[in-house]
Amino acid sequence: MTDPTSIPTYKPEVIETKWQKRWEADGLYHADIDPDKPKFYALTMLPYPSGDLHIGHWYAMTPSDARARFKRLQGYNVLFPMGFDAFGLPAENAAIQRGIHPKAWVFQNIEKMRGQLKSMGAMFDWRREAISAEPSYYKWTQWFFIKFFQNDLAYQKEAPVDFCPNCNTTLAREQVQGEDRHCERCGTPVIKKNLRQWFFRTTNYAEELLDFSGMDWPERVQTLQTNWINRSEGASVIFKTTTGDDIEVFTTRPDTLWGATFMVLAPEHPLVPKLTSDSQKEGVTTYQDQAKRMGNIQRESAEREKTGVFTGAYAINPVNNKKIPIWIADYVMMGYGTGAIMAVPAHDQRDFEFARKYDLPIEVVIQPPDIDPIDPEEMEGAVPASGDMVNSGPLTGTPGEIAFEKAVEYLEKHAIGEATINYRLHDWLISRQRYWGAPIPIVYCPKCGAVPVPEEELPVKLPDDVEWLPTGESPLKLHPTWRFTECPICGGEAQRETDTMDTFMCSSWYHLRYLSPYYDEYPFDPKEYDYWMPVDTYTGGIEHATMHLIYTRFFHKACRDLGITRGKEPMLQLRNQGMVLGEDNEKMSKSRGNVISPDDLVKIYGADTVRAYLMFFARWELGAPWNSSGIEGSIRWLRKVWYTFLEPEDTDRQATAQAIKNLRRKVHQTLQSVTRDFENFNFNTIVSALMELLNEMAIAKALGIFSTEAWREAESIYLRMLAPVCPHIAEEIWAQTGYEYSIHNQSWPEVDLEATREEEITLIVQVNGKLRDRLVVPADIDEESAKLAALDSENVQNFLEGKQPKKIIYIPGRLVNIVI
RNA sequence: GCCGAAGUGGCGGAACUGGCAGACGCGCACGACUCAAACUCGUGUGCCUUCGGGCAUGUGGGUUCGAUUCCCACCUUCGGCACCA
Repeated sequence: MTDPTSIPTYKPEVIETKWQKRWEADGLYHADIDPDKPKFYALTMLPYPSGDLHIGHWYAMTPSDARARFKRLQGYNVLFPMGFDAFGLPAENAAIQRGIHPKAWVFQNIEKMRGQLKSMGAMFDWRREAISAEPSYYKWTQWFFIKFFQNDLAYQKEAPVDFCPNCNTTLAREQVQGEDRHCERCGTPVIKKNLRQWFFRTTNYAEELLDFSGMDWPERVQTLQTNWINRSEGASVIFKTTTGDDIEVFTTRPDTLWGATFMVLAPEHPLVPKLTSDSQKEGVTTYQDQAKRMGNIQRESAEREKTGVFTGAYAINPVNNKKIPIWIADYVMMGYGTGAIMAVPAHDQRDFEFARKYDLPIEVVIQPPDIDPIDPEEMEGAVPASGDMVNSGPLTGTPGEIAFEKAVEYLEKHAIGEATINYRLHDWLISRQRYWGAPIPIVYCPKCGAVPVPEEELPVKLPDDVEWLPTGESPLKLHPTWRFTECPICGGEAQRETDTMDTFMCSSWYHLRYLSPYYDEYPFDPKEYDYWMPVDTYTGGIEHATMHLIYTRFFHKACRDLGITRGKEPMLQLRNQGMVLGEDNEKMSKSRGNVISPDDLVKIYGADTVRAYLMFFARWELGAPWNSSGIEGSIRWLRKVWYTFLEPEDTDRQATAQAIKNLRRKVHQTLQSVTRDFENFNFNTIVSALMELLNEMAIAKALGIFSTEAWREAESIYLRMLAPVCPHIAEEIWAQTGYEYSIHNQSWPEVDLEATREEEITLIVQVNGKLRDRLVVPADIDEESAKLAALDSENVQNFLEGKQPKKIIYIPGRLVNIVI
């Protein structure tokens, strides 16, 4: 077979275009409700229309497509939709750079990317495409906002919020990342601004979001979300100031309350101006200004020496009525708990450092059993361990194990505090001071307040004629006429809200819009919802673990409570792919010049080869660096597939019964493992199993097996296993070998268990656990014969050196281990 | 500091329930084909070896007849969180 020219060569560019056209013309991948079939909703994260389909998109989507196709062959009615997350900052920023309108830019990108996506040969049902920036889509994004508003899940408040000075907009807490607290999009460190903004009550669902029961989500994502929500059990306690104000604190150590010798408020705490005495005013204001200027970078570093200022005010420790000073310090954060703490220097390291520096009293109230009696004068650090309560009034002597609950009991009995659970999760800030987003559908009326736009007036359309360059002010505010309107209630003059919504709002429900993108009476057609939801498999990047994947769960649960959606979770199973790095093992980027373009690869190799290689070259969930010569292996494999199935055999030999049996065994064994691997997202071993089987088939073909029934069976099974991975070549060979169109409408082959059975096995013979011989024996060999055969082995005899075996271990079908 | 994941040939990786470590592919070497090269095909390819074998899955222990797999401790890399009260 040195010159396989008897048939036309494999030309992917020809057959791929041909079949893509045919499939589209036939509506092969249309997914419609079919009550007679089990449904399968396979969802993969929708791309941002940034202009070009990246190899990362292919890496994420190809295996998702292959698995959706596998499910389809298994007999499921599979929905595998695609769309574009088209609102938001990146589109707007790119448009600014190019001086072109965001809308024009985004829609021209969508046009291009749709074509690129089609070149993958994926089974997307394009009739269900949804684009979040279309009025028919964001109408319903606005509708959800109004539902949330009407049910107290959306509210406005003035608060210090994170603001990106480069993107010129506020950000949700989740969009601020890293030690330096930078913007998720542009990397600029954020600043705090006091602004009146819209929030969703995600914290209402904090507890429920911690519950992953019944969900097949990666441990990793569960951990990331759990850490992000950061639940801690403790107590809230009210401290009264000597002037009668209440200061609420949260503590995880109510058992140390008797040791609270001072209080610390965050510099931004709203009570600070009121509490500060005249003599301390100057120092306090200076400190506040300094804290503000310093920003979060240095402020949130634990290594920094603690600083603070006395306010001049005092509070009363409610458990022992001691008068304790109130300080402000930047180690207390306004964004966590209540922004105020009771300081217990003996048992908290931060409080200890602070107390030592400013010479504040230290009271020991916990004595851990395994530590010498603690002397406050001699301490070199706080003792945070739990232990028996001491110097704690009526609770003195309470053992460490029950100290927490006894202390809470005491607080509740005396009405000075109660058990509380605190979360780090914040309510979701959804206001954005940018142009390219869905307008928040609220009207401000001087008489009626914040009034939602009536449903029949939705969508509140985003005007095109806006000066959309970001200034920190909402661009819609600068439009000459857009914001002026009438109050929907009283008809008086009123103004529209000019902020737009966070794009994560759009992507929180896109899986619902796919169900019926043209439906105009509701966000989705309830019939479609009843059939398709929930999403069975969701695939996408891990980077959304604490953003999109929390928001969409919240969204679903909130909608469920409003009677819009049903069930505990929107997505039952989640899998995350890893990242394709450049050949230099670095993240791909234009500046590094290590970007791999899928378009170029398709031109050279064809889509099937790119698909196969992306599934083969790494463990999907881990990713790996790209390897340009590695992909050659995939094209070689497909060429070999081509010739092996299409070229007539070149031998006069007649296949023996044994050869036929061997072929069938390998085919059905491979089918077994490929089926299992598809189920488990082990895509790399699917391809390697297919390569291995092909190698065996090529050998079998030389033995004259080509015209047998066994070959015909092998061919049919092989092509159906290949079809999800390489849909074009599989369809082409399927047609050329005389099967009925389309391979993608066939059913997944059944394993013939009888055929998989081995007749002979290689018996491993060990002496003291070390391999000494391999014996080919009948598969059904009994224990006695296996042991005898092992002892009989010449090699074994050499190692026995005439000694008597102490013990002989026999593992049926596998090995004999002789212990001497 | 806390939480999580991963460490296997020159490289990507395989090993289903504790049972042949290195499947499959890349790369490399040699050979065939060719005027030549590419393609294609074939053979070989963990390390050491006195050719008997010995050593090898980050390191060190443990359990076991037997450990890449289970347990303990540690090291390295990556990711997340972090003065979280």
